[in-house]
Amino acid sequence: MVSDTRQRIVTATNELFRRHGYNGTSLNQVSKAAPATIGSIYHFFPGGKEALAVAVIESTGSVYRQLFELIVAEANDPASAFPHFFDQAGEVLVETDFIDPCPIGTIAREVASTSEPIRRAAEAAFDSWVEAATDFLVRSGVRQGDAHDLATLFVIMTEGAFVLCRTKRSIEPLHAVAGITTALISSALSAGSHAPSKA
Amino acid sequence: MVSDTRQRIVTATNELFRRHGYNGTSLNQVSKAAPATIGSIYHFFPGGKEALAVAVIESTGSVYRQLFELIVAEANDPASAFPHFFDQAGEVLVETDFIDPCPIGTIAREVASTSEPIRRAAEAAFDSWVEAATDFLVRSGVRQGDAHDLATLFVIMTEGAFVLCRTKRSIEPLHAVAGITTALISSALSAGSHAPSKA
DNA sequence: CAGCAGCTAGAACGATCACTCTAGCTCAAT
DNA sequence: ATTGAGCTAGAGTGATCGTTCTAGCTGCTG
Repeated sequence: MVSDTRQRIVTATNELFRRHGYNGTSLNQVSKAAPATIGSIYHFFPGGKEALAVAVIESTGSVYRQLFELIVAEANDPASAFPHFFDQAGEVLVETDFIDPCPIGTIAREVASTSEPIRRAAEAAFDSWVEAATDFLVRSGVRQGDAHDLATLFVIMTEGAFVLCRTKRSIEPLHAVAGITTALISSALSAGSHAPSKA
Repeated sequence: MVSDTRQRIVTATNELFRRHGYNGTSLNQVSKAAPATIGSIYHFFPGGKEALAVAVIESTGSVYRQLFELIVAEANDPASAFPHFFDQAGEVLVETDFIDPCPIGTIAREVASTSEPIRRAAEAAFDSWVEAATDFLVRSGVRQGDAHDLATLFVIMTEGAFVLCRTKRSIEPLHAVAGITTALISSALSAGSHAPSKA
């Protein structure tokens, strides 16, 4: 049986990053929260804090991409898929008392100037989300060029809304985004030439 | 004659925050960059690092609001005002080698869970931007309700685009946002000046 | 049982953190 | 020339940082 210590470390670090960011989280805190000793942390992440952050970003990037696919698959029609995603994010925000839902954006802004490995991991995560959203939009009948811009906008809106929601301790910004997104997708769909296909 | 030491401290801290965030910036660094001694920093900001951050946020919030008004006033027509703003932001990004253009979003996400004074200062800055953008949209003929949502979206897009641009070291996300914004404002304008027809 | 990875334990390291404190400098008002 | 507020100077505080290190524990393999 594989030890679950590594996973406990990643999970604990993820939550601490979401509360306090990268520089605001110490390995001591991680050790207590996991729980795991400092030795264990360095056993699984010989690259130290930076390597741990990369692992957290990769893990979160992949989980969020799967979550997006899941939520989108449940949506009744393409135009409501994104608002559906934003609504779910809003619920998480309220349930967690406005802890940041996504550690990636915060970490990226903190250390993009100082850690290339972390910056690249964050870039890969964002790219994978844009790709997932683009695929979905194209499948739904949006033109390829429009789809990529809309998908980029979707990731931007998500990260931007998290900044405002967390700052205002309110999910109102998420609602503003959801409302406009519906109209945006509908209009892109009617401009598209393909027939929408069920996801 | 008023000493300019306080202003030097705020300016230096602003830039350091934009590079390394709140927790990634030490008062020692500020002291060297300003330049000013630790004693001077605590003389002007008896509340320490937290009070300094509040001052930086208030200063940046006000400067950005003025910059927005300025750029918008120069625009030929309402629909091009926001894209114009995004373009200018992109230029700054490139000129500064993708240092974060805005310290507020980063700091807010880092410490929203730990410092109420900082969180509130960031909230006030964002609110003032939403207000400025709402006023502009209403003046341009957008309906009040739509204007507030669009203005919120504008701030969200700005912060979200900064996250992606900084992470990808590219201004392409800003371009995606600019393109879509033009269509969005045009459509809101025609809905405002003509009969309220909405899908 | 013996042996040996894989993993845990936690003390110790130098560096640096935010912050405090006392002393002294500068310079306009008197 | 003297005062005194405003400001600067910088050493010193205890705490905590990321990281390293050695020793010992655990449980599979022979």
